[in-house]
Amino acid sequence: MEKEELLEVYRHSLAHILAKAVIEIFGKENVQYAIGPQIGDGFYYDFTLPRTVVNDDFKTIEDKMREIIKRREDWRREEISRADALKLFENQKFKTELINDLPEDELLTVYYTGDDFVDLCRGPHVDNSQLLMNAAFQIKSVSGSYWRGDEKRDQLQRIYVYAFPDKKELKEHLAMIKEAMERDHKKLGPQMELFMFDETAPGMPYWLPRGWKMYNALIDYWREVHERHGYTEISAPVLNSKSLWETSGHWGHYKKNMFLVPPAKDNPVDDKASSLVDIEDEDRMFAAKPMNCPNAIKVYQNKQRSYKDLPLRFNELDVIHRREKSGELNGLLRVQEFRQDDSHNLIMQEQIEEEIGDIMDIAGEIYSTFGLSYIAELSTRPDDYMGDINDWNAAESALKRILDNKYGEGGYEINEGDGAFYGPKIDLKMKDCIGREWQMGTIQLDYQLPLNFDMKYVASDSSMQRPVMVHRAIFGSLERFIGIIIENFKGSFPFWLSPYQVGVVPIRVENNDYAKEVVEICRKNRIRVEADYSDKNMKDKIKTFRNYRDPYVLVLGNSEAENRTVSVNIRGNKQMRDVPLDKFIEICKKMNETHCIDLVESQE
RNA sequence: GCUGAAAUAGCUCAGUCGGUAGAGCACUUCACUCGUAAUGAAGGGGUCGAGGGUUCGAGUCCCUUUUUCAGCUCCA
Repeated sequence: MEKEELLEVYRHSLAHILAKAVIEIFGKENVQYAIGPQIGDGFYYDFTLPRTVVNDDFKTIEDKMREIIKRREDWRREEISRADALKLFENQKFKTELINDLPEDELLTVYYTGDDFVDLCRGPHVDNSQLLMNAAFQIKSVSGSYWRGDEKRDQLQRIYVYAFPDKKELKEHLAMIKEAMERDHKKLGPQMELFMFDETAPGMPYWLPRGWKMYNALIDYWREVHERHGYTEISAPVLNSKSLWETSGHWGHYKKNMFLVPPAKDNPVDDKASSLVDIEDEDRMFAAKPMNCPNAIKVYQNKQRSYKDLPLRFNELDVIHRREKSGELNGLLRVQEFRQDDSHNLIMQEQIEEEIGDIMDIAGEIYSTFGLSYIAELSTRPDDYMGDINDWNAAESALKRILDNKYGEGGYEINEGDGAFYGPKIDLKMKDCIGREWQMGTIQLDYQLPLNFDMKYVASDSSMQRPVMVHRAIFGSLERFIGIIIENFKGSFPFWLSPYQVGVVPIRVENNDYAKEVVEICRKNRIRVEADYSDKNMKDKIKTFRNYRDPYVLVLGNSEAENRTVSVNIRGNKQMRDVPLDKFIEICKKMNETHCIDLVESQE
């Protein structure tokens, strides 16, 4: 058996064992069991139970599972009729629903584990529980879930279990989880003084001095790349009145995700806060922008545009706000106030291929700077599309041509019918260094907004034509992207991105003069430098900068001052002794120019 | 929003049966003047997330609420 198949059989079979164990513990009449599929690192099973499962139950359940496995029961597969299946599961409402939803001609199979437990399942499974004796499993967690993923339906208890063919693999997996936890940006970020949150602004990050240095380094780089590709940058209001959002369609489709600002009453009766605003006066309501597109359109319409002006590319980094349901916030990965590296490019239909190709080039360049690999995902026309089908077809085939050229056929994924109603899109998914996937970049064609806003340009035959709008982001949300790279680099950022790049430690206060000189020269060369001139033990000073993960810590004493050199502690325990100051500056400048990932570790 | 968990000093955490809050690190001061990740001593720092309740007495028990975390749903 192939390894993948084996894993699948183990996990599927263990899911049955879990269900059997839960039933034996809580009593058959008290348990409704739903489905138990396998997932990336094991499987889960959804139940309704008479009470909530708590962590103390984990061992009881695991022990029961082991006990069941030790019974060495035979597994028996049976094909049965729909009627028999319905009878067999007559008290199991989820199973009944599943059976009823299967197509008429579907062959139903059930699996018996011993004589007293049966589950509706396609299989395959082990022949006897004995084969599971070596399997390594551990309950991961229990959490709420919804029947069929629908928040309006029954809420179930989902028991997650890690499961692997043997103990070694389970152990490796648990080590990987631990590694991921150590990388957690929610811990590292505040620790390194990059950002913080406050109760009064849920999901709205405060960028601390160190974090803001990094944020700006990221933006500087991003601007430099876009400058080369003919992008301009604008900034626009954060608040717009309702009428703009009506035109854009957000008022209709997105209102529940927007932060609304009600108008002040013209003549407040007293100064009580409740009487100052008029929440009934919806027409005079303002809303914080959840997206930049409508304002980019306003800028486009600021003057008459000719076909000679296109493509026009408006980058915009303003903060946007999106209200999220409370439980959905998650560190920097899911926030309510953030910035997108958003551009709205206005182009002619026949420019699609070239424009998208250029955007893909930008994405490739930027992602490779972070050492992130990525895969493109094309989403095509949905059933409820809007606009001209000929435009759609032309756009989709243009996108396919670009992707075929760039990645080869099959070198990207296609989600048929998953595009937005206003146009097809390409999403860019990245993989970080411990194999987790993140959707970041997105390139979306939009035929709808240009129509809603009646956008025009003067064509070569002097007719009025409608441009196509491309929404695109490379990082996606800067906040989320920074969260991801904190974890990807475990806080040890490439030189060019580090909040401070060089920490300066004079050994004794009498070395402060030379230290200050070194700091001055660094600053002149646009190297972000910090120094500790205090009368502390040099070890303390080194430790502080190391904890901040400064790439280089310079130790400066009498000998360095005399020879105009620096002694460099490289992040990660290596050293470079007696580097001439000029040479060191040159190394740093080069790393800032090339945006290389690894630190230079020798003078060569 | 739903299910479950958590919130105590700047950080990590202890606090038993309800009896006036504790450690380590960090910080401040003093001593040491140091050549590469923890020198010594002393000191300051807390409405125990917020609001209500029970009680002679609440960090501890009950209710409400806010925020955060693990998931679900949703999403960049």
